Amino acid sequence: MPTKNRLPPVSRQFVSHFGEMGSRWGINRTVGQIYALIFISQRALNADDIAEALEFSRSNVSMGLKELQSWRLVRLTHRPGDRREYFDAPADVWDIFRVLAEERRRREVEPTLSMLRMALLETPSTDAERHAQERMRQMHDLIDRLMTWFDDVQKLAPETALQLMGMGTTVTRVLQFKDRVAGRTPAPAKER
Amino acid sequence: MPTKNRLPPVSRQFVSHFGEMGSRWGINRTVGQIYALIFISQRALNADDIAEALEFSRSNVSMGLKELQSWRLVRLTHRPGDRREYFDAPADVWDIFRVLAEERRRREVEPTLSMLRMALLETPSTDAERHAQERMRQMHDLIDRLMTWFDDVQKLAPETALQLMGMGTTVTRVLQFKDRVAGRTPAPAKER
DNA sequence: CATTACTTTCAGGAATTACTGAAAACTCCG
DNA sequence: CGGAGTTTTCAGTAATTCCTGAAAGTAATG
Repeated sequence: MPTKNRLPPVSRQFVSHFGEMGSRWGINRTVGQIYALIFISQRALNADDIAEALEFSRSNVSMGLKELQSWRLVRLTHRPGDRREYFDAPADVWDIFRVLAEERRRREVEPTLSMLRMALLETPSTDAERHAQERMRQMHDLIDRLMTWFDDVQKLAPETALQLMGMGTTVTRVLQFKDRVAGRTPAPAKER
Repeated sequence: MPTKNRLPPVSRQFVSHFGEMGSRWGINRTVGQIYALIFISQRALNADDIAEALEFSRSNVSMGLKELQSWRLVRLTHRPGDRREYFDAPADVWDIFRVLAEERRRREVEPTLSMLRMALLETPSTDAERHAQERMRQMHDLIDRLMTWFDDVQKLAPETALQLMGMGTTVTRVLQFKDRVAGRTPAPAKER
């Protein structure tokens, strides 16, 4: 349990920054703060710890935790002899990143792709419609390509997923080599 | 005579979807719709075109366009003999993606990184603070690494930036080769 | 099966954010 | 300069979202 009420200044700053950032993403400010607090916390926290540290109402914390659980960003644990629920964040930041990416994809990317696919099935009747569809096709292809590529990268080293980037500039060097070999013109024709 | 409902159903759907999506990102609904409309439009639009098509007030459109300009997502053009301002979106969807990434980075990633760096300079006085800092360091490194890597990828083929992904699975194949060569353990020594 | 310890729900007030019309401010031209 | 055409600002209101306390729900325990 963290100290009564007073979070150290650095932590306070961190929590508050993620509150702000949260609101720039669709996530609300208190949810951002709750996650930040759990993230930097040494031990799993229960709802009262959080409510006290951040000075939110208990029910607000409850709603925030529910939201975080729905994003799979928080793990629920129990302690022997304690009926309260404790929450913590994955120890590995890459896991957090991966889960966030997956969840965002499920909630935002997939619906967008299917809306676009739907739209592309319609037969355009005017020139403007034809053009609109062409733009939608471009957007669909961009998103689809990004996603396929992202999947591929993730599959590369399944156990730790994107940790392959930990190679630092190695990937880049490999790619530069590939680039050079390919004669500086890697971009393909528009074929799909 | 109800409003001139000039937008075809498919376009209407697209615009409306991006309105919804916009609000999931920090962007407000009308701004999302305005951009969607400009994006699928064959010709550059002026503020009145937009206000009429989406049935927003003229001033709302003005504010939306201002926001979109601040994100560098629309281009302002003029027509000979017409004093009004016309707006359009880049023809290449990759450009849109690139600009969006850059702008997001400038507004969100950089401030976060500098907040984290600031926090890491403080000397921890308790164990909890030490742990919090360690977590912040992990987050800092993750973000930093993602950004460096993203930069590298972009630099690879500067003219069309990320179009290198158009190679399709080529990158992946190259990486799989690299991976195999490296003996299936590309991850760096992670102290901690 | 009553009590206790905890969590969740929810109606409504508080706070924030979005949107509008009217007015001001440009800007181009005669 | 004056004024027509256009964009921007802004104060106020509308709409939405957030947050809370009270109440209801749930589950372990004696």
